[in-house]
Amino acid sequence: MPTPATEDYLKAIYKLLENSEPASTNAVADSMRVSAASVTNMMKRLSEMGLVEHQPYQTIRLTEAGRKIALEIIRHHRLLEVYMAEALGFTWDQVDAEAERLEHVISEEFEDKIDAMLGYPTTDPHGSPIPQKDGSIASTNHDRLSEIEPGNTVIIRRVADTDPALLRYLAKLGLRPDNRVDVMNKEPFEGPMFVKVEGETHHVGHQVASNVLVECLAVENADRGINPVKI
Amino acid sequence: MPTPATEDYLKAIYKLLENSEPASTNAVADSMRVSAASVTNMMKRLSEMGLVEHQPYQTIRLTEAGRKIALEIIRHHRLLEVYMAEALGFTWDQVDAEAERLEHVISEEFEDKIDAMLGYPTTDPHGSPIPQKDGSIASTNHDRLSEIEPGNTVIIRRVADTDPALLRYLAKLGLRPDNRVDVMNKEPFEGPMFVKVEGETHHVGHQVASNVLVECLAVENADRGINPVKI
DNA sequence: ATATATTTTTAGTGTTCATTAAATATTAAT
DNA sequence: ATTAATATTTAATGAACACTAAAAATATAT
Repeated sequence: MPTPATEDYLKAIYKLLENSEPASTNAVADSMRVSAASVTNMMKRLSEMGLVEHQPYQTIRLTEAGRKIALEIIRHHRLLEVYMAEALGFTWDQVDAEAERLEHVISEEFEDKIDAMLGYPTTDPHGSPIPQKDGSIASTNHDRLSEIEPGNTVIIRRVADTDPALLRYLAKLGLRPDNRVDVMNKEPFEGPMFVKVEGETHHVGHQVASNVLVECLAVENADRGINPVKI
Repeated sequence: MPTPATEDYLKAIYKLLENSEPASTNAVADSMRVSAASVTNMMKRLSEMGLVEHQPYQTIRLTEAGRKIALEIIRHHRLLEVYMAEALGFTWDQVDAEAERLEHVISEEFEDKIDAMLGYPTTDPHGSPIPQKDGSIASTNHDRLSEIEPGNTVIIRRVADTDPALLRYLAKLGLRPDNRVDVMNKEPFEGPMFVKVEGETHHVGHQVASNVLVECLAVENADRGINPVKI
């Protein structure tokens, strides 16, 4: 059975690759907040275990076995998030940190029970798809709110950050999955956006808006959707 | 923050001491299924951390700080057991193994939420008392069913084993907390007992009966209660 | 294309937690 | 009281994971 550290590395690699970023030693090190040397070390071990493929100085790839473990852990994580939010009354900014630890220790039975109890959910509280038991996962292909041109109306599908402070801020503005947003205005050079949500208007910075993933309702400007992101 | 290994050692020591058994190196090693040398090693470290007191060849004692950690973990464990049984539909033979892993990773918030959701329970599914947040724990002083003389009627208060097979067997016989048992007969030399539970009569071996802790209802024989056990 | 900057790997170390084998202390027995 | 049995500790070692510093490979820039 894989250790928590093993699972965390595989998960980090999976997330980079899924996001179409190369899983370089450095990228993994940054996302896991460990040194690059630690990553090289670990890749040697994971490679011997048949969980990754790694030629020095090249991007890391997951084997089928490695991908399976990564998805299993992400499934645990996201199911736990839904469970804690729905059944235990956690707020959406609290669930990530808690799931980060629980994901490594719950049994198959635990997973199955909360899955059934929740009615087999397909997304977590932030809109991220929950991998299925068979290893399949819904592919999401959303636009960043920051890239939407004024005049468009979008539905928020997902929030791509786990920082509790940011999540609380987004919740306060009403920027959560399934909510409708009218893009009123957008300053150039990564300037702030002017948006309308739940009847209220807000100015949000580029950094914030880029973490809000949306689906366009009415296309009124051919410019939008240039950089669809897959996360 | 203590590691899971640290917590497991403190818990094992606490359980031995609470059971009035000396926490010798060997006893701890046996209960944790590690070598005696590992225990000596760990005691040196825990001693430096101020969690235990240990003079070579003497019984290990917990410091206040050590006891606090042990009780916190036991509280996690037992609350989780109740939660999994009540809220997730786990059977009482499954909850121990699962709680064994979860107890080390849940946060204070998680603990508080399930505690409130359960209505602040005082015992786990096996009848073991749940330590309170202030570090207090109800002292239990029950008799073993195996020591009860024929003619007595008792109430089961607690089951002192975590073996799933044994627990399933006990459940099948109706030997669970709060049930009434009439002791009909008892063979000498640790022979089997003849008991009546839920209208049915059963023969149970000494080994099994010694793990069932009871409280006497009507005292009809002065011989009973010679060896009250504190677990 | 050579110098420079960046990325990655190697080498050497440290901590935690386990092991086995050997040495030593304690307890029990004749 | 010495021997034998038992319990405990010491010593040496190993695996998993982390680190820093130095070396080596790759990419970038002029």
